[in-house]
Amino acid sequence: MKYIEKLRNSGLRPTKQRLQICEVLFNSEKTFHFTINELDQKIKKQASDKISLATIYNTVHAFEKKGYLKQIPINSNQTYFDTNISDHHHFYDLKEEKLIDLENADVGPINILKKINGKKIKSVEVLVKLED
Amino acid sequence: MKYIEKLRNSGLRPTKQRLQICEVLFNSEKTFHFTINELDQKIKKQASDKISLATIYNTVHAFEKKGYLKQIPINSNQTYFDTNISDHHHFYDLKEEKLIDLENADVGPINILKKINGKKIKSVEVLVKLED
DNA sequence: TCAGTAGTTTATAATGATTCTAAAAAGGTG
DNA sequence: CACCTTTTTAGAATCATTATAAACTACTGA
Ligand SMILES: [Mn+2]
Ligand SMILES: [Mn+2]
Ligand SMILES: [Zn+2]
Ligand SMILES: [Zn+2]
Repeated sequence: MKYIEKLRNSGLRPTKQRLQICEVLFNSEKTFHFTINELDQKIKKQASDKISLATIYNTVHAFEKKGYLKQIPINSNQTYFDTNISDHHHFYDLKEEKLIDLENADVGPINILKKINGKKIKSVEVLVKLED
Repeated sequence: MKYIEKLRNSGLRPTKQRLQICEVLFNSEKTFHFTINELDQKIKKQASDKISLATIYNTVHAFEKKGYLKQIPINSNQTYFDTNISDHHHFYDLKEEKLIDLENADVGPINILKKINGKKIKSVEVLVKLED
């Protein structure tokens, strides 16, 4: 199974529950943005077994730590994750409360001129808020 | 008093509590970033009277709505606000969990090439995560 | 193979930021 | 001062997230 490696790399044993979470996260053609709650709903529909919220949280956090998922910096009462782990940015539609991918090419190159002593840049993320 | 106008513009009457919140927020030489909890602590030290959390939340949200404060998009369990309402960006030091201002000039001009039908750009915010 | 061990799942409780409530207090107006 | 509206506040409610601990499962090595 193709997900076993992802799980092992993340320090997780390939259990039935985790493999089903992987199916929902990584089996779709397109990448997508989600909250834990939305993922839970999706799993309820697609997976054969019930999976506890605790397992979903744990698995998502392990993948995020390993870099198989990205957390999107945004102000919301829920944390947003992204299965698109490429270097990219986001529109946030304030009315619809929806995220839209902005590929790196859609944003010019970003050159951070200021340097902080002893620190290096881990990521540069742009959030573009949209209104009507 | 110089804060009365800010309060009236935000649709709020200038009460004793709100004026004290203004003192803490807008009387300092430098702008700063804060969570509601940090603001509460600061008020406890600087203000003569005790101010309830509900009042602090209400006042901060009214100022944010009016544009006298900015909310910073970041993943944290608490919401971060900024008294610097100029168009600017942020470093986020992952280890220290501290925000640092990045002036617009410190980031090259950002040109968003993708357009979304019927939507216009309200803001463009860059978050640069720092590690050691 | 299989018992032993370490890792996992789960229901449930705990936590903590934020929002809500409703009653008391203060502001504004004439 | 009366009257009415807005505000403050303590405390409760909400809700996303994390912690707990007991039952369950995967792996290992004899
Ligand atoms: Mn996390
Ligand atoms: Mn808010
Ligand atoms: Zn994305
Ligand atoms: Zn700032």
